[in-house]
Amino acid sequence: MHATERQSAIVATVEQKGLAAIGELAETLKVSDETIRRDVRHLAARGLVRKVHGGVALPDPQRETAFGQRMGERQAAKRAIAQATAGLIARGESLILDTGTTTAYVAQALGDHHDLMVVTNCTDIARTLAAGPGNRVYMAGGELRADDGAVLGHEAIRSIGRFHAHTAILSVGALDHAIGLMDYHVAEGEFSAAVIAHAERAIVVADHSKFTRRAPVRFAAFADINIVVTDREPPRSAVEALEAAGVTLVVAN
Amino acid sequence: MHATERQSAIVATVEQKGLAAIGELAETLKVSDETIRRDVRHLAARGLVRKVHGGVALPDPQRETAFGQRMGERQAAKRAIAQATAGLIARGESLILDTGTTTAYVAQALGDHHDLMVVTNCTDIARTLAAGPGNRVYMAGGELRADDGAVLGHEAIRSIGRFHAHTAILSVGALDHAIGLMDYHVAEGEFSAAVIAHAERAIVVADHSKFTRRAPVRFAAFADINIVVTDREPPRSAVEALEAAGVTLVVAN
DNA sequence: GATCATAGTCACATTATTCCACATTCCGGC
DNA sequence: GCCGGAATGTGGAATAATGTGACTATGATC
Repeated sequence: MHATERQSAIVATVEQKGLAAIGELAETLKVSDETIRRDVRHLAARGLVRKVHGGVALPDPQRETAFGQRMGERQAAKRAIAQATAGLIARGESLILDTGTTTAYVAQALGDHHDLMVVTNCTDIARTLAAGPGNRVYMAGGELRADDGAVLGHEAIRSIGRFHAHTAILSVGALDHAIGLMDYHVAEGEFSAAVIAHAERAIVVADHSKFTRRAPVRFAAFADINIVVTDREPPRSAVEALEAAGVTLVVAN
Repeated sequence: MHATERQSAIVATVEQKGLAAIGELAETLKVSDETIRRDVRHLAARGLVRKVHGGVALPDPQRETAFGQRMGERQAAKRAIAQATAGLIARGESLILDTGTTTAYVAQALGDHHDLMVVTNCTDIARTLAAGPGNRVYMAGGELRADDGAVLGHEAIRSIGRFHAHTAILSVGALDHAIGLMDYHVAEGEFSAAVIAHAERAIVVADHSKFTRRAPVRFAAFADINIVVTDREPPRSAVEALEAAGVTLVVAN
């Protein structure tokens, strides 16, 4: 039995039963759980099935994006970070929020705040915050990325150039004590850098996994930002580098 | 039974009975009360159910925005109009789509089209069309209106000024044989006028009720547009005025 | 407004599931 | 047969789900 056959079998099983457990599939197809998981990862990437904890389900009719999936990962950590970050924001403050799953949680956590002036490049964040009483939300213009509904590129950067906010809140792809702040795409990095440049203070929200990753695009140094909010004590090297750069570290319980 | 199945079961029970007690669900599904509560918390966060003391109820329909309500009105008519309008659009065409409930349906109906170049000021429409394969979507920048997620104002108009599309598709507040095209807000009208100015041809989508209404802001004459798509034969006076202005009238079955 | 029973939340321990890095095996091409 | 790359298995770490008990909040009743 080849990999492709097996994957077809998985899809067939899921289509027939609606939901199949990893262990069940592994037993039926006589391979390890991990192999099934790998198959499922491939199939999910193509939108043929949907991964759920403990098994595989039919894909969502309104195909879930990679962004939607990332929203579900490390939820507890992101929520804690978002709460702590919201606590740093005063009523009536002006904000720039960058795209990202963690910043999307921050937007939700800001639901209790009033009279905010918000600039963002993410349609979801914009919709979330526009609902708040007294809030004014500006959406950056430009080309929309399908995945996460984010506007990026030259036009978006020019859009935020017209603002100067109290606080910038941004997600990052990775943080490293020697390298600084990194993103996965050039356009993201450029936008992030612009966000930092147009605010009095920059808050970076990053769950602890970001401290042990690398991403290809470096867009800022630790010294360019003011606060990092994370969910767990970062590696010593990172803590020291942040301290040396004068960055306040907030660890949300 | 996995978490996802159980959550579906909870939703199904609530939908069937309208209200379900935590203890009941726990017993039926053979898990602890706390697990049910956690499931309910997740479901409530997604708006699928509503938490009440002692149980779970159907989600609150009141939280629906005015826009959401309007989306539900005259659905059949809007869908028919949207289908007919989508039929007028060729693959690879460039479009400008204005905010509106009917245009939101048009965006959905355009789901089968590929390689479109779309400019819009509505976050929902942008998200819908960005998912289409090969589509490029530009979002107009500017201040966001909470109600319908639309960007309006000077900045939005300037944003679309950079484009010249094949086709503009717009909703209107009202149409009258003597007055022309009307909207309810000045900002909407200004934007609509700009949309018409930046496309080769303008398609107005309007269900039949728009022909018997008035709205305070006149933003264009019949002669400025090219096609009107509606769901029922309009009043004779309107038909004659449209014909006189050289506008093609399309009545969707 | 005080009291009480019930419902809900939180923190912790436990278990199940998933992810990741590495070792091993399989398979096609030479 | 040998090699290289892909696929698979393995074990440990990380993450997620669940149950339990202590504690807090809610709402009915008096």
